[in-house]
Amino acid sequence: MARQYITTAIDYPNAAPHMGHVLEKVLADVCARWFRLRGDDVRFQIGTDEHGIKIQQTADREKLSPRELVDRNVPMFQNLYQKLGISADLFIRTSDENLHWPTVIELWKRLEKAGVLEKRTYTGLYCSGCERFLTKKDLVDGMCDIHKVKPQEVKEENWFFKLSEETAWLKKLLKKDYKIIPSFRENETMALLETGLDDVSFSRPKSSLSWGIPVPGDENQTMYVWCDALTNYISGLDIFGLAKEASHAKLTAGSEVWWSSATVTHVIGKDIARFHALIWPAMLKHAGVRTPDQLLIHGFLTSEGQKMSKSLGNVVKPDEVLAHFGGNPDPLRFYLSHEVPVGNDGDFSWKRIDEVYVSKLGNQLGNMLNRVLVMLKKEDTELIIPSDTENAAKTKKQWQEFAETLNTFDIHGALQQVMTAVDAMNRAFNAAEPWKLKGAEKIEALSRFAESLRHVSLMLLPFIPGTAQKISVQLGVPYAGAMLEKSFVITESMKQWGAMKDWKRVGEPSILFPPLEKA
RNA sequence: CGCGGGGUGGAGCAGCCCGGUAGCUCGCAAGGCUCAUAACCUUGAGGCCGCAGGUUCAAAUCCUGCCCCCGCAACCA
Repeated sequence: MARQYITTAIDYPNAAPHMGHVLEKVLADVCARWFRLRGDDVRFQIGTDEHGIKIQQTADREKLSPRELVDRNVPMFQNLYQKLGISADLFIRTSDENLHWPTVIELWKRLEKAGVLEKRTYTGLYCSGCERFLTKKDLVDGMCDIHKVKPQEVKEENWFFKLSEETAWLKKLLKKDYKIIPSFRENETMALLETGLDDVSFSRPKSSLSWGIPVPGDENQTMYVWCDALTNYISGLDIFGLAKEASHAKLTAGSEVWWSSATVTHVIGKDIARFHALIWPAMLKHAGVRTPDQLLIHGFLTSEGQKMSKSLGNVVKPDEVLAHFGGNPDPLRFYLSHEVPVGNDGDFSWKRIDEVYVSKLGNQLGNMLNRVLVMLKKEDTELIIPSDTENAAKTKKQWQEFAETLNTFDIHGALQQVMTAVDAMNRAFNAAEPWKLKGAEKIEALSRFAESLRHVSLMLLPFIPGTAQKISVQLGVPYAGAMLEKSFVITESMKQWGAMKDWKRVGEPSILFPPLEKA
């Protein structure tokens, strides 16, 4: 059995979660669910990146300690993802000193021992208003554009990771053993490698960054984001076996196999692609740990066609979207899966999500189910699904295409395939005119549509699990009750036309997607 | 000459690599059906495929030049 370890980026909890966070989690969740459904053994991890100057500053502003701030904010992420049905096995927090820290410290020690860390004096332009170093692009006429002051030249000690020496090795790795999806991102990364890499700063003096993991053996330095945050992918598995007693409840025994002998997929946004493509594997190499297998890179979400920004006031809060649909996460999950091709940027629009809800979910899918079930219910009799070579072949082909599409992470394409099938069903229903038929002929005709819907329901399971299960429950399919369990696998017989011999009767029809209240 | 993405009926997109009746979803109009969530089905209106040249029997598709838009990335290392 294939073993899959799938992770998302860990979120920075200095403010409430937004739609960008949701896009990524839904994408990863669809993948994780599909892996499970096709029979793979799956471990899925999400979490939060809680250290850094930004958290420190935000906490100061709100008169809290950094610890208090993250303890207040992190549950917003956890609750949201629970409401969205994100099926993660572990939510890791980088402030977790029992589970996360020991692995990070061990990794640092290994890097130092390998001779790839070096302490240097860094000279930069520091703006006391921003409380950070500025880069050239932050400057306007040599001044901080925000505070209109000339930044001071400040020298500080930093540990550096010698990434510049890894260019050749990384080129080889990316060509062969580390796949980047979509491929145009790979081209971008290769182009970046052509220009050569700089060494990266791995630590800050404690005086400027105190909220973080101390550098082992150099207590006046605090680790900077890379060694701390990226490491979550392996600390959540405790691959070195160092986790402190208190964290053992979060781990399953022998978790390290999820790294050592699994297909490792990191789902991330395009902003952090280069760090995952370059720094992360280079770190692992020098720590003597195998490198991950693939990077799945998604784009960003705009809001109503414009960049999401606080100043434009168009930031969409995921909780508002959930509330808009009465707490049902599936319209949002469907929207993100159906409207945003993986890898591309997408747009969130209230008008559009309402359209998709009404037209696709309500009128096409929900109504199709209802028209079949209501008629069958009136007949109040057992289903007759005749063996039918034409439908059997068609269904087989559909499953093949669906699996192929999803296996290449084209979740948008796969969902569209399912919806195209639903579309065809509506047409076929009109053509068959079952309301004009009588007796066994009528039951047979309707049973065919019920059987088609059973397949549709299975295919929808990765995308809109709750709805998919409800469809199967209404259809009265025997396995419906188990569909949301992580151990549920779509078996060969489930994929076969008419193979559910113990499925006799349909259940009670009810409206899946009620019309929206007029605002 | 920074880099990247893009400009196709009212909206959102596919087609472009491998030239040959311009397609999909939503919206709109008319008709049909009546099993169903006023849903569903059929048909139709609507486009000089950003602009200007070039290659070709033939260009949304290939070549050249130009114009315009959007990002440089999630609240801010």
